[in-house]
Amino acid sequence: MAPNDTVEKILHAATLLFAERGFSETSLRTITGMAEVNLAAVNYHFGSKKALIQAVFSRFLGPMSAKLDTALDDLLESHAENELSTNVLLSCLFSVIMEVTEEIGEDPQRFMRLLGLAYAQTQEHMRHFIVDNYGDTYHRFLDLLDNSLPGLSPVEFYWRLYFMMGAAVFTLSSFEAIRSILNADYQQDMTMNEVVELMIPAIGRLLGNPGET
Amino acid sequence: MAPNDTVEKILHAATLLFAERGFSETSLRTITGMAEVNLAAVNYHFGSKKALIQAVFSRFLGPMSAKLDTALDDLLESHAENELSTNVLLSCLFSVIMEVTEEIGEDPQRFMRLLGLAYAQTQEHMRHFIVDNYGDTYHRFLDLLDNSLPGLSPVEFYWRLYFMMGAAVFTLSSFEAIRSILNADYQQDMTMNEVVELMIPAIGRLLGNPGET
DNA sequence: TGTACATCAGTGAACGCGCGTTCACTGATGTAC
DNA sequence: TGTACATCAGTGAACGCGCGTTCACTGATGTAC
Repeated sequence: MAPNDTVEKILHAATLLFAERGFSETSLRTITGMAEVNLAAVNYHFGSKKALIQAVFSRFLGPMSAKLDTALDDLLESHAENELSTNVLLSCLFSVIMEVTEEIGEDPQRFMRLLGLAYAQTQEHMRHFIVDNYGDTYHRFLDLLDNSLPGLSPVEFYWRLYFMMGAAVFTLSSFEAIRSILNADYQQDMTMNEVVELMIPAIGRLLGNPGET
Repeated sequence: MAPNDTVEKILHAATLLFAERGFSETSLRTITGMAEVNLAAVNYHFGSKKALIQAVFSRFLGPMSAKLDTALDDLLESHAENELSTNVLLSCLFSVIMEVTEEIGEDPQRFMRLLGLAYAQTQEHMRHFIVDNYGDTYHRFLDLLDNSLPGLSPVEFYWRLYFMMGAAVFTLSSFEAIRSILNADYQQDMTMNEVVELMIPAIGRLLGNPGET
């Protein structure tokens, strides 16, 4: 197939296994075994296990920051900057995540789990990696979100932002496990999209949006 | 000193190192090195690394569930059950966490980090461990919290509960890292207690409490 | 009171295993003259 | 058109290392008769 079929096979298996077990808990032998690829291929193509982990993230975050940028452009064409509501911005972000994961051919849950694992392990590393590589889009989004919440002091906004990230990343990164408990206890099933729709108004209220109850 | 000085030294070092680096990333050699104790002592006293991890959690969760139980008794003596507000219940929970960590002589941040790491890695394992060992207190608290939020459907309550746990566990488990970014960007400092006081009304709103903005 | 035995906390050294990484090598494809 | 060389993806086997766990052993304290 494509000249770098091997690279893609490794990235796919690594995404799947890292999301399922964690980074330290997944060995290169398990990854290359699942990808049906030689063990040495990881170090040949990526250089090290650490570099493979970064490549797994870049595969998602590159397209996402590009797509979020043009989505924000579109929104700003049809709305004045201070007309953009909190919930519209959050919806926009989640749509981008859903679209890009589908384009790449990975489950959005797996991406959220990777995010959750990375954040839990090393808050600072992760933030540096994102700010260094995708800082422009990241800050642009945060500024728009801040503007959608008038009358909030910078420090209040700062903390509520982390409350929000916690609620979203934590819930969606464990989505599969939480969903199966829901199934067992309430005999009810929900998709990630349905949960995101429950979540957006809830974290809107969390951020300070009066909103609906 | 006490006959089981060694056990306590191991538990303390393990708490500290697991919280700092993660479970897989911390070796028994590092733990016994810091505790100034023989390598074989971990397997002698606890049986395995896995059992040590469980013991580290039980050291916190045992006293916490006992103390939360009596604290809820006290609240129910002075208030009718349906007079207990969401925010009072949340304050009660956080007070218990702060008190018990102080009694044990561990930093509350370290306990929150352990919780965060455990939840991120294995949502289901962790929930089973808690429900199996401390299920009565756990469900009692959730029922009271549910009652403090009238008019919420079970499924809505269910999901908002996870949003809440995410906001709280994620933020407090990375408290040190988030605080240092605050320091750098806004030249302002905050204690965990101050952040908890910001957080309680915010997650009260998240849960559906109309509350103040 | 004295002796034999049991219990228990702790130790030092070794065990086998799986890990990430390295290295010499292969074979196919492309490029220069 | 033919030949020599370079590049590149990939491979098989081995490297040394750190890991959790085990085991035979020690030495102090407690118990039975």
